[in-house]
This record gives sequence, C-alpha cells and structure tokens, in this order.
Amino acid sequence: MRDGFSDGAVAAALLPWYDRHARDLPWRMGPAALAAGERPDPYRVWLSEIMLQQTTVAAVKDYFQRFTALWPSVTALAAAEDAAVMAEWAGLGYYARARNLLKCARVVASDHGGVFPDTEDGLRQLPGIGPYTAAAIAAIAFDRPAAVMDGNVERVVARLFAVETPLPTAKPELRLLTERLTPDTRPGCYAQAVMDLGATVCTPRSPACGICPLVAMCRGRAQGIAAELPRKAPKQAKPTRQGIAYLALRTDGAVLLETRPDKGLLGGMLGWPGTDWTEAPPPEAPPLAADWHDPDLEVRHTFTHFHLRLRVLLARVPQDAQPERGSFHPRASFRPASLPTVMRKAWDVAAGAWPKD
DNA sequence: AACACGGGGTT
DNA sequence: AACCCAGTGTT
Repeated sequence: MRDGFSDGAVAAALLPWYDRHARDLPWRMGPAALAAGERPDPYRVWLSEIMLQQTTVAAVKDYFQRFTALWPSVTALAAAEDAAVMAEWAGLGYYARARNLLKCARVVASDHGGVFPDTEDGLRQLPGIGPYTAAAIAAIAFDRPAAVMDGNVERVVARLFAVETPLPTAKPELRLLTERLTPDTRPGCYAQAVMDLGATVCTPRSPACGICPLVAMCRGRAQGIAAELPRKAPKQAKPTRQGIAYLALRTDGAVLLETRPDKGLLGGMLGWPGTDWTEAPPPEAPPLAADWHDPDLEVRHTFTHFHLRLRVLLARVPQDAQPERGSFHPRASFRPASLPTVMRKAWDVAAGAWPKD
C-alpha cells in the first residue's frame, strides 16, 4: 500500500478500460483475440515499435501497411536492398531507425534463425532496440512483465503520483513507480493500456480527467496540477542555418541525386547535391558546370535542432553532362516520395520554375 | 551527461 | 511563427 491505493489497483482499473476502449491498430492483436489464445507476430510488434519511436500512430499507419506488404517477415526484410528500405522509410524521419531496422533484421535472420529473442535482455542487444522498445516487445509480443516506459507512461505516472521533479531528472523516480505498477497478469495489455491512456485521455494538454479510469487515484488531479505535469527543463532555441540545393534536370528527364553518407543528418537517404548547411551563407558549390538559374525559391524546414532556409537553384543540362557529384536517376524510376521531406519540398517548389532551355 | 537526429500536430 | 511531442546511438 502506498499513497492510498495498492500497486495492483492501477492495473485493475486500467485493464477493463482497455478491454472496452483498445484502439484497433494494424499491428495490434486485440484483447478478444488474445483471450482466444492467439499471439501477436513478434515481427509486426517490433516493426511497429521501431516506427512508433518519436512518431505518432497516425503517421505510422500507412508506412506499416506498405512495409508489411512488401516484406511480410523478418527474413524477407533482411533480404531487401538497402536503397529500397530507405526509399520506403522516406518521410517518416529519424533515418537512423531505418538503417538500424535493416541491421536488426539481418542479425535476427542470420544469428537467431529468423526468430526474435523473447526476453527483454535478448532484445536489448539488437540494433535500434533500447530500453523502451525491448520492454515493449517483451511485454506485447511475449507477455512478459516488463516495465514499459515511454513518454506517455512518464506523463501518466507523473500525474498519478504528482511527481513535480522536472524531466529528465525525474526519470529514475518515474521508472521505479512504473516498475511497481507493472502487473504479472496480462502485462502486454497493461503496457498498451497505459500508453493508450496517455495518447487519448491523459494527453499533454487538456487531459480528459472526466473520463479517466484512474481519476479516483490521481494525486495530480487531486492537487489540481495534473495538466502541468510532467514538468520539463526549459529547452534551448533553434538557430537558423542556410544552404543551397542544386536540382539538375537532364534533357531526357533524368534528375541528379546523391546518396548521403550513412552518418549524420538524413544519413543514407537520397538528396539533391548542395552546399553544407551553416549559419553563415555558404559559398556556391554546384555539382556540375551548367547555366544555373536562381528563380528565388526558398524551402523552409525545421529539423530537431535547427531551422533551415534552403535556396533552390535549377539547371537543364545536356544528355552528356558529367556531374562531379551524384548520379542521374531516370525520371521513370524517380519517386519524389522516396526523398526525405526537405528534399521533396525542394522538388515541389521547383515545379513550374524550370528554365526553358 | 550532453548532444544529434525528422516530422507532424496544435495554438 | 512559435510551440509541443519524444527513443536510440554516439561521444
């Protein structure tokens, strides 16, 4: 007993709520199917959890459907071409996830016979699987009583216990509370229940305490500070960087693209050749000699830690053009959707601004 | 422990 | 336009 209710009371209140309100998601095995003895496919659980890192359910849904249609199993994914996987991931962000996804699939295929480890510790050893994801897969796919703590859980627990310590300092404290609340029965459903509650009821702003199954035990609510929790350390301002992107269109319609280095921003993704992105205006650095036009186009895009103002220069180039950087991709196989968002924006603003000849 | 790493949503 | 959200890997 602690704070007026037993550790099991939270799960006891949350599981019936989940049984009624569990969202129907492409990767989720609902409470009814689980009760009938079905088990989730660990591959689908893993894939969804990687995609859901730092990313909303709404953004993930279509990507998950395309990935599972193209690669229905971890062995199928392990055999995919790097470029094909990166192209399918384009637009979802945090591209290191896609590189680690492929690494992980290949380790599972080659070192584990295509079968995911079924323990938190085993999962934790795989590329791209950290503390949260290892616990989530162990709980959801293998029904192990792992303490699953993501941002939603941090918020729910901080409010439930009125934890006023700011993040990230509060993490160890919240983890301890999360561990104590994790039940031995139906831990997979419980983990999804807390995260669903955080996503749909105990929201960052304007939480719907009136319909919350935990309202009776919520100390944050009792103290009138629920909506202010969790407190967070102030974040620093983003600087603005500038750069130039060079879009070259060959006579036959082919476009000049380069694959970015694996390390760093947009690593491993296709992009337009260009300058570095720096706070001072960069010197011009065209990837080939051409009559570069400046139609005064600018793309604005915000990354995790800086704003970018990207100037877009255009050129039509002859069939025999020899680029110093990048390679020409035939128009027929070039899909703007296979570019990261900032690069797709550059293509979009260029439409209608191409020089006549 | 601090930093790098996207994109989308809301206000 | 400014603000919000938030796991993993690297250093």
